[in-house]
Amino acid sequence: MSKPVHGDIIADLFYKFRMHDSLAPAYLDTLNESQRQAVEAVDGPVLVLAGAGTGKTRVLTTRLAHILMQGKASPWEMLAVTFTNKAAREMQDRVGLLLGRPMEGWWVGTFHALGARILRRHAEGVGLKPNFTILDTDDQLRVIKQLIELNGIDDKACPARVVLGVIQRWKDRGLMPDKVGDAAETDMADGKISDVYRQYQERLTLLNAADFGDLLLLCVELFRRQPEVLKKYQQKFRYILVDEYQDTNVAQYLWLRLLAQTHKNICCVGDDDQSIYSWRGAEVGNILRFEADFPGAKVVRLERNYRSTPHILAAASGLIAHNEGRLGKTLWTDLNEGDKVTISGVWDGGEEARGVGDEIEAKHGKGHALNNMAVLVRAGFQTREFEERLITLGVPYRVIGGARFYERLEIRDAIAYLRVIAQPDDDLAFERIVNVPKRGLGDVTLQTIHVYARAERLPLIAALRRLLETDEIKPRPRTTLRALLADFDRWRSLAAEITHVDLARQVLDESGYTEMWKMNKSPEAPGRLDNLKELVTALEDFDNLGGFLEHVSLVMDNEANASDDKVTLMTLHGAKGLEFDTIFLPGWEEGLFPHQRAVDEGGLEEERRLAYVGLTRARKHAHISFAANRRVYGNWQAAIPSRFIDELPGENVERAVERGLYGGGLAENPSAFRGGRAHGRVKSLNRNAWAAAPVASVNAEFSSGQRVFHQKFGYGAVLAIDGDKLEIAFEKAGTKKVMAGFVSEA
DNA sequence: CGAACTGCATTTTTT
DNA sequence: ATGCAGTTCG
Repeated sequence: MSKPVHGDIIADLFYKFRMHDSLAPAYLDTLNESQRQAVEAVDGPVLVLAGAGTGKTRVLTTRLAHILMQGKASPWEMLAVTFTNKAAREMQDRVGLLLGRPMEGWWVGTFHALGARILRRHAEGVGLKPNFTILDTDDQLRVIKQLIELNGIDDKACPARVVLGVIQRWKDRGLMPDKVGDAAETDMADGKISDVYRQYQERLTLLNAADFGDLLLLCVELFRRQPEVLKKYQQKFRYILVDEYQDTNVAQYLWLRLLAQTHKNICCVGDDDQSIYSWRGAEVGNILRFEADFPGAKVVRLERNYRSTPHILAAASGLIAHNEGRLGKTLWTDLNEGDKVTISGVWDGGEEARGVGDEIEAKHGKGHALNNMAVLVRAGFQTREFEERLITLGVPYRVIGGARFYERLEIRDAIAYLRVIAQPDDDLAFERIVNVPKRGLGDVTLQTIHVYARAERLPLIAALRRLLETDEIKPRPRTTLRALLADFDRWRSLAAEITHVDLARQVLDESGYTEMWKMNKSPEAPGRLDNLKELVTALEDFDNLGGFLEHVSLVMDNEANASDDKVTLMTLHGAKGLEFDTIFLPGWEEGLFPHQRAVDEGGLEEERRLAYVGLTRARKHAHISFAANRRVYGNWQAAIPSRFIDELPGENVERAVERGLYGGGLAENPSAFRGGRAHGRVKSLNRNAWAAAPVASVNAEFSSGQRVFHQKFGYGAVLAIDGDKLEIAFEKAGTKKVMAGFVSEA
């Protein structure tokens, strides 16, 4: 935690001089030394290691503006890639703010959106048509299930979800079906998964569809097959900027590396300590290897933190120092000392929620905005307990994450209608709504269509058109299907005449879909109708149906309006990139955080990074808590404090652990609370009180023969003292070794 | 076709 | 405990 002692007067004067001659633009003046380096190192590969809260976005946007102002490139020669639409939007907005006018014509967006944009222009190069459909998870699973059945694979031993997962990992790693063979982990289901992968890709081509992985994978494949196309983009993009580089997967890395080949002006910004998405294909290795991948790369470290007060920053730094294989950064701050990180141990989850709730209420009472407070949990289900408590207290809150608008059943159905209109080959959409609302079509009819379509390698609708010329389908369903196809034909031609908004309204109406929910007596039905109305309203924001469908596929936005004052509840993953004055970090128990499953899978360091992300979200106050007892899947289980608690530097934390916790457990497993003892900071706490009650140092309290009380074992007399372990003859429980911290004078 | 039953897993999530 | 998916029965 030391400040760099440069005192570089010459550099200082140099900049001042330049400022005077207005050679250095004013926007550079607001940056610190390393930020400025990152902005000014315009040419050649640059890796910016941006620690939490070090002004990353500012550097990114200033750099973009700088390149433009210097006349190094025009907007359309610049590519800026992010992971989320939110980040892309923020970049667009802030560059515009810097320039004083919106920046237009440049390529800014998510990996997937940009991949889709390139792919649509050159779809034929990989066997697709420009209007290809982008599949969602539901669609993907439907295809996989069909293939599993087709291949006679046991879906018990090898569920579709798992198969899809394997295929997706292959795609993340940039592997087309023909390259999978050498990947060793193909032994599941007799190695048939790679067959399924190949068939899956064939099926997608036939459907004129691509999944999310394809948007990058097929882009790379396109570049491989058509070098002249690649060359065009290589020459076009003089400057490339990548955000959150630590989250890139292999396919994204390949994509970037190809595009950067000509000008080699690629600037990647990221933080290896905040890499928390390996489970969805991200490779920390990409950022660790940057200097080897891009020879001559300049590395700039942003280490000055503008967000958190020193104790919080030190606690986070001390924790993350336990990880190996880091690029390494030393964050420092100029801010005033501030509060230590508090650690509270309580009896159970309910008490933890009460404690957090009380503290939120107290802070709110003292004028802290609820918007500046957040509860960050490891897993989604943990929010429930806090929600219940906040409801009881009448404290407004919002939960980030969970089901999104476009994932709701009725919205997907409605969109499926629109998809079939826009793209008649979209079998998955057609399948979804062919009998919704119920049209009296049975399995037999649908199977007939499927079998014929598969045999003729035709899309369902095309196959159906032919079948309707025959008597293959029984008269009743034949009439129904004829009418349905006629409807679609009519809607499709209507699309040329009326607005897409009116079209959607008419489709929902004439298809009987709206009617279906009006008749439905279930309690959700009215809500679903409202959602459908909302969907039609949402359509107004788009120029045409295609634009809307692209949005739905690629921009699964989940923006909560931050306008009203509410406490935020979300997962640690969801919190990345955000900051709050006060952060609550509950559930720091072994098994929950670090999560058992992550530990089993060798993901301990990533869990630690997650803890680091959590702590570094806090500007002023961070409150960690753990419970001795927690209900897991319905049954109560004893829990021990997270190892991460032991790893926090003692001088930056304030411990308040309830009396009587871990009475027996710790005697049997003394290592579990190592850190607490080492710093001798265990304090007693009144039940439900959140703040620490000052109590004299524990060790000096007891003497041999003294009568004491223990929460679990009752009254007894001290037999022997060994450091902070006591041997006590209990009146009821016999002789036990216990921790001094859990014993009080009787 | 729909209701009832059974088995099963249940971290994190964007696009 | 709980919910979801797949299966079975009326």
